[in-house]
Amino acid sequence: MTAQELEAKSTEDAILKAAEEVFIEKGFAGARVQKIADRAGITQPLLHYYFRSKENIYRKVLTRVTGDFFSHIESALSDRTTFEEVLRDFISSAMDYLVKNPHAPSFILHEIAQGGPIAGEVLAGTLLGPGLSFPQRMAALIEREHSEGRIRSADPVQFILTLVGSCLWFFLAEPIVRAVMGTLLPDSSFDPSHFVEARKKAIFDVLYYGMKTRDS
Amino acid sequence: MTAQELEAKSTEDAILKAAEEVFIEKGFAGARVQKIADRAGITQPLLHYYFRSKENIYRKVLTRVTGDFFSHIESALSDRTTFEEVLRDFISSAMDYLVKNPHAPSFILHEIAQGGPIAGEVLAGTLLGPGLSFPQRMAALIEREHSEGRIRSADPVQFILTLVGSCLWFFLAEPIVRAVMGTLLPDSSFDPSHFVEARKKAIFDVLYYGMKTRDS
DNA sequence: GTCTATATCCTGATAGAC
DNA sequence: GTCTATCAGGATATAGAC
Repeated sequence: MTAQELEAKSTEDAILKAAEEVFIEKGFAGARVQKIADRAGITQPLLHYYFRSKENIYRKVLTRVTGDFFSHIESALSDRTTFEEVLRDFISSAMDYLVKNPHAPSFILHEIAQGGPIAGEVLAGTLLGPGLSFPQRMAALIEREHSEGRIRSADPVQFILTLVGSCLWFFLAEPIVRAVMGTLLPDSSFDPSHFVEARKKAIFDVLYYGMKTRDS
Repeated sequence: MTAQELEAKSTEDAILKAAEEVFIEKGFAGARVQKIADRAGITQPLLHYYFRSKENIYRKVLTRVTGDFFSHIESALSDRTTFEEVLRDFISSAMDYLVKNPHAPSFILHEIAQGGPIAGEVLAGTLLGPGLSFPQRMAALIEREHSEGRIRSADPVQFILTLVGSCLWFFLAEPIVRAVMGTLLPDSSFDPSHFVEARKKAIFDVLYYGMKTRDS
């Protein structure tokens, strides 16, 4: 790589990084190209020199964030033996990822809900990779563990919805949760990291015992 | 009411109804005042005559949608005797409401996530009503049913998050679910109302048996 | 209360020099 | 590759007639 190419690369990265922040904060329509340029420490025309349009930057950012999100969710489904282990692992690593990327779900969902052409295209492209094997792996797990009598039978799609919804919901509703908690226990300060650990355990307990067969 | 006041009222309502649709579709930043006027069957200046600014209309709409949402969620928590009945009732009536207002959660969450001043103020105002008693009523229910040995003990806030997240998640992620289901079973057409009934049952089964004490 | 016409501002994008 | 200066279009909001 020449020195110029290195410069280009770092400027390009700075733009993408700034764009990700601004798009996540404001969404596509609310984002201002000027603000992205400011945060990247460059001027507007330079931004247009690298990416021809706002839409192009957006496409790149959404693709990266969405792909990252799905591949992490996908890889959070481990290949351990028992349902119990897989469930505990999934909840723990999915939540850990979300702590580091708390605004990713809100961003992705909002843009997809608008149903714009860019979001649709990005979603379709992204899902072809990890999105598909997830339900199948979950189905296989439930099937196997059920046949061995450890858990009851269940529709894998329904179970995935409950599982993923339970994990993501806090990060989508955090402002509401904060507001409610704030009025509920006004003195104590809300400790996010402690709360997330309690959240992991609560989700596991309900879902695991909700699926476990009644033995003993 | 005079004839003029009636006219005013109906025009005002038409604007608010159109505004709600457009804001839900596009969010605040993406919404166009012209589009609201078009859909209400009037001209732009008339819209400014009734509400001085776009922001004012938005505030009215967000307040109504958010208030409606919280009061429905609140009233979905019945005052029946057993945990089992309350849970079944809540899931069923919350989901029925969501079927009729599928875009409300996405709209509210997005605008609140942005953290704009309007959304914050509306949220604060709305929560003072129903938002507060919900956790307390749930806490009382869990406490009572636990003391009678029917369910295990649990943090009410955590349980509410799991419950509400499970109910709402499908409506937030519907485009993704559709996309995945579409590639998973390409021939069968996805039937929403049948799916929602299955969803109700799946949520109840996992959460109820996840909370129930092991007797038998 | 409702319209037509217009002001004002802002934003994404380009031209052209260095 | 990066800047200054500027354009063209679109969006909210107002003026003023009816």
